[in-house]
Amino acid sequence: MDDLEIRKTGLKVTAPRIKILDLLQQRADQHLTAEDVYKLLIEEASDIGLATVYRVLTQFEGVGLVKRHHFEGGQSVFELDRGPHHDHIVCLDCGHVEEFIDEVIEKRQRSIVKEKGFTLERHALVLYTHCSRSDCPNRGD
Amino acid sequence: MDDLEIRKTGLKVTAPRIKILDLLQQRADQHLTAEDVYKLLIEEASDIGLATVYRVLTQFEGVGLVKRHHFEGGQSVFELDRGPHHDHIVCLDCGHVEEFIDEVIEKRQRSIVKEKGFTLERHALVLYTHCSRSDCPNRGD
DNA sequence: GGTAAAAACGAGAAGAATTCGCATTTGTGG
DNA sequence: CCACAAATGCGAATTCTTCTCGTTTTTACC
Ligand SMILES: [Mn+2]
Ligand SMILES: [Mn+2]
Ligand SMILES: [Zn+2]
Ligand SMILES: [Zn+2]
Repeated sequence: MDDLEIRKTGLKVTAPRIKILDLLQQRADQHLTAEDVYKLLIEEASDIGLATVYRVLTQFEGVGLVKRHHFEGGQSVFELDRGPHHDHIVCLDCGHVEEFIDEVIEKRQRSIVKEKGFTLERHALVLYTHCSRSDCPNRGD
Repeated sequence: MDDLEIRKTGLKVTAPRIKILDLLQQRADQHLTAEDVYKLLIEEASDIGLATVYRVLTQFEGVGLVKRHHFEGGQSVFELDRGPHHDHIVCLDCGHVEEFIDEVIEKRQRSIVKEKGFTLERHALVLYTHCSRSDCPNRGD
């Protein structure tokens, strides 16, 4: 189970934490809002509170288990932190999220900051696009 | 004055709109929240409502007079749209915002999206740093 | 295994940022 | 100037997230 992953972080192993981490692992390719997580857990008959979902996701972020992103518009989205950094492409029409890594961009960012004598802590890069996937409602605009 | 700029957009020339555009022009180098704008106008004895500030900034964004950015944390920030695109460096310690343009990154973004057959509408790139300016409270961390 | 202290939970209230609804005022084209 | 659509200011409403607090769980230790 996920007990170990959670225990390793120093957090207590509780039912909500196990369920949330489980869900994120099963959907490691997705980017979910706290409400998404909450509703999915409710659907599978888990008795959990929305506040707990927010709390746990924030804690998981703190210990490096999940990453939080602020895309344009409302809610924050969360995803399991599967190690190597990546940035995002978001479709403005269907919301589909795709990931990419570009070493040229990464390197360039570092040198821009270095030139100024600053130190880069992190960055957020999101490309807002119109995608071309067959189920996207952008056909015929 | 700003009457022309506003009139050209098709928006009515009203006192709140003139004052807001004026203020943004006087602080063309800054990145202000709606509340910043509101408070600055109140300070100079303008009778204006916060809702109007939000409304007008959103309208200005719609007609291309201002740009809105979603940096990490609370409020959106606004700045006068002075033409050429740029991205941002934000200091996590003092909030200082610096701007930059990097054609290598811009080009790379376009090709990443093109490779997937998507079309790039816009992007958001923010480098979160610790700056080295003398008035930044990051000395001694 | 039992137990006490610390930690976490769920529910609802509270907070922060933004938008909405509406009565009143203002700008504009004729 | 006038009529009327559009814009304003106010407070209420929304939306997203965090906090508070009484109750329940977890865990370290016996
Ligand atoms: Mn991702
Ligand atoms: Mn800027
Ligand atoms: Zn799409
Ligand atoms: Zn700084």
